Amino acid sequence: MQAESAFQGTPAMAEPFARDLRDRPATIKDVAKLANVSISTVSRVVNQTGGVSDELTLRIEGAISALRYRSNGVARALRVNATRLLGFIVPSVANPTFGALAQSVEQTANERGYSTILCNSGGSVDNEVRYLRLLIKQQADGILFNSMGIYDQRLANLTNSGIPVVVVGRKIPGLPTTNVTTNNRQGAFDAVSYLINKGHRRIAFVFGVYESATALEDRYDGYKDALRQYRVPFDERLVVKVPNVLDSAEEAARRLIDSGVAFDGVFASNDLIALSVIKNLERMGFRVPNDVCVMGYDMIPFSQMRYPALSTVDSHLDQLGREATIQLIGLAEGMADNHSETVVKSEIVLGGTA
Amino acid sequence: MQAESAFQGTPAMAEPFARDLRDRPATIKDVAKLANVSISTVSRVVNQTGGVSDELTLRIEGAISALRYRSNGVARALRVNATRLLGFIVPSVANPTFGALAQSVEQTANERGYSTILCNSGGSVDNEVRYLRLLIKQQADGILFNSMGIYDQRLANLTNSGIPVVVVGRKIPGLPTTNVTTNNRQGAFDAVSYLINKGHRRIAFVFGVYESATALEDRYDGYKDALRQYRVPFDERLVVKVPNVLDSAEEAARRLIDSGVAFDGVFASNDLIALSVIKNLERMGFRVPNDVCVMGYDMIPFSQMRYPALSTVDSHLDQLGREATIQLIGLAEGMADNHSETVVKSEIVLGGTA
DNA sequence: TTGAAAGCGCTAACAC
DNA sequence: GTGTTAGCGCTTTCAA
Repeated sequence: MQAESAFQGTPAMAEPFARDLRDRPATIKDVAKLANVSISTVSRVVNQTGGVSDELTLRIEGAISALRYRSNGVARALRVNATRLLGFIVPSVANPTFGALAQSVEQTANERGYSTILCNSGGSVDNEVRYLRLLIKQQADGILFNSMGIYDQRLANLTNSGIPVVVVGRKIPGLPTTNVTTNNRQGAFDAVSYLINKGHRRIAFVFGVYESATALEDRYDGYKDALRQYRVPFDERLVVKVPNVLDSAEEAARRLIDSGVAFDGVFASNDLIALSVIKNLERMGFRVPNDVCVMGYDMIPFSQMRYPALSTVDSHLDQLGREATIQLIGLAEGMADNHSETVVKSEIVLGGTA
Repeated sequence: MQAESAFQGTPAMAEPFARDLRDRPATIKDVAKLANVSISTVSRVVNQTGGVSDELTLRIEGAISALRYRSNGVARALRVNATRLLGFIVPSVANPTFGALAQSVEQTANERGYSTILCNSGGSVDNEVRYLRLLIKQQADGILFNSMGIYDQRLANLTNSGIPVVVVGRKIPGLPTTNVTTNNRQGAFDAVSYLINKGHRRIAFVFGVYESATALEDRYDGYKDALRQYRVPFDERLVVKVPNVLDSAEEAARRLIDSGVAFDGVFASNDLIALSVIKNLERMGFRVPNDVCVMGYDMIPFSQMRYPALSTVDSHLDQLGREATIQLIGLAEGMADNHSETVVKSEIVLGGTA
C-alpha cells in the first residue's frame, strides 16, 4: 500500500535505478539488497507488520519504488496458504440474471480483499465438475456455486473435499452445503395470487429448460399453491416448457397459442422467458396486458427497459450475491457455520404487464 | 487427468487410506511416500512427462486416488512462473454487452487452458488502476482490458510494466498496446446511411455517459460522416447525452422530446440506450418505427427479445472477445507481436425499429 | 529492532 | 528409468 503510493510519487526518478536487473520483475531480495537490509525487514514493511524503525522504513520504501517492486502474490499464497481468490460458477454470464449476481458477488468480495474467478458452466454438470476441480487445484479460498441444481456424485465428492462452498440461488438436493436462496415458492405464490385476484383464471406457467431444477420446482410449487388456495382449477395444458430463450426466443408463447388452449395470464419462471412470451404474443397480434397479463421473475434490470415495464418478482439478486459472498468468506476465514441456510425474501413489483 | 479419473474410479476404496494425514490436503510428498517412489517420479506421472515404467505409473496413480491428491496450482505457478490466469477488466458485467464479451473471453480462454479473473471497474479509472495492480500482483499471465478509454499516467505505467495487455473494444489514446476493436466508425456510418436512405433527415444521435471515449467518438464520427456524405445538415441540438441507462432509463428520449426539436430517426450509441429511447418514446405516445425510427449498436441478445426486434449494428461481440483472448494468449506465450491492431467488422442488422 | 534460516509444494536439472 | 537436490518468492519463527 505504502509501497504503491511511494512508487507513484516518484515515477520520474524511478527509471534510472529500475533495470540493472535484467528484465525480470524485482523480488523482495532485490529490494533488500538495494536497501541494505534483510528480506524479513522488507517483508515487515510491505505487510505493515510494524516494528521497523523509521529510518529503515524510509530506505525500504525508497528501494521499493525505485525497483517498482510488487510483492508476488503467488509466492505469498503458497506460503500463507491463502490466495484470496474466490471461484464463482454460473451457468452463463451472458444471462443478465447471473450478470447481476456476478456484479454483486464481485463487489462484495472486493470490499473484503478477495477477487473472483468467473466460471461459465454452460449449464452442464460436466463443466461444473471440471470447474470445481480447477478451482480446488488453483487453491481458491472458496467457491460460490450457482449450480444447475442437478445432483451428481462427483459434485458431492468435490464439495466435501474441504474447500468452503456456498450454493447460491438454489439448492442441490442431496448436497449438504451452506446455501443462500431466494424465497422462490412464496414469490411465485404472490405473483400468481395477484393475477388471480385481478380476475384471471386461465394462467399459464411457462418455464425454460436452462434453469436450475430446484428454483424452478419451487416456483412451480408456488404457482400451484396459489391455484389451490384460490380454488382455480389446475390445467396441465397451461404448463409449457420452452427452450433456452437466449438462443432462440422464438417458440415461447407460440406453443401455448398454437395449442389452442385458452389463457388470459402468464406466469413465467423468469424475466427472460416473460419477455420472450411478450414478444411472441405481440408478434401474433395480442396486446399485453390488455389481452393477456404477463409476470416474470427475478427483476433483471432489463425487464424494466421497455414500455410498459415488466411486472415481475424482485428476487433481490444483489442482496443474494452479497449475502452468499459474505457467508463464503466467513467459511473461508473459519468464522461461520457450515451447512447454514439463508433465505432472501422476494416481492412482487408491478410494472405494466400485469 | 489420469490421476483424476483413477480417483473417480475408486471412490469407495479411497476412504480407508485417505486421512491418516490429518485434515490437510495430500501433497506430492504424501503420494511419493505411499507409492514408495521419489517425488520427481510422481511429478512425471502427474504432468504426463513420460519416461516412467508402467509398474510405477500404476502404483502412483493408485496412491493419487487413494489420497485424493490434487497438484497444488499455486506451488506449480510459483515454480514455473505461470498461473494460467487471465484478468478481464470491464466496466460492468451487469451490462449485457460486457456479459456477452465475458462469455466469449471465458470460453476461448478455457479452450486453451486458461481461467479468467473478472474485474468490474465500474467505469472508474481509479478502479481500473487498482485492478491492474492486483492482477499484476496475482501474477496473471495476461490482462484483457475493456477500458473506459480514458488516458491516465498510471495506466501507462502499469500496461508497460511487462505484463501482456490487450485492450478490447476500444483504444486508449496514448497507450500503445495491442488492441482488438470493432469497426465503429464504419458501422455507425452504415446505420445512419440506412436511415437517410429510408428518407429520414432529422436523425438524432443519443449517447450515454457510461461509454468508452474512443468507441463513442468513432460512432459519432460515423454519424457525422453519413450526414456529410448525403448532404444532410448537421444540427447539434439533435446530439443528446443521457445518463447511465442501467441506473436510470428515464431521461433518454425525454430530453430530446422536451427540447422541442423535430426528429424522425434516432441513432443510439448502443442497444441499451436505443431500448431506453424506445421505452420513453412509447411512453409518450410515439410509435416506433411508425413515428420515429430507432437504431442501436452492438446487437446484444436482448435487443432481439422484443417485438419488433431492434434494428442495430452487430459488432460481433463474441468474435471480438475471442480474437482478443487469442491475441492475449499469444502475447503471454511469447508468440505474438506486441502493439498489433485487429479490427472486427460490424454490420447492420434490420429488426423492425428502422 | 533486525537478521538468519526453514520451508510452503512444486519442477527441472543433473546424477546415477 | 529413477532419485537427489536446488530453488521459485515469500512469511515467520527464533535468536541476537
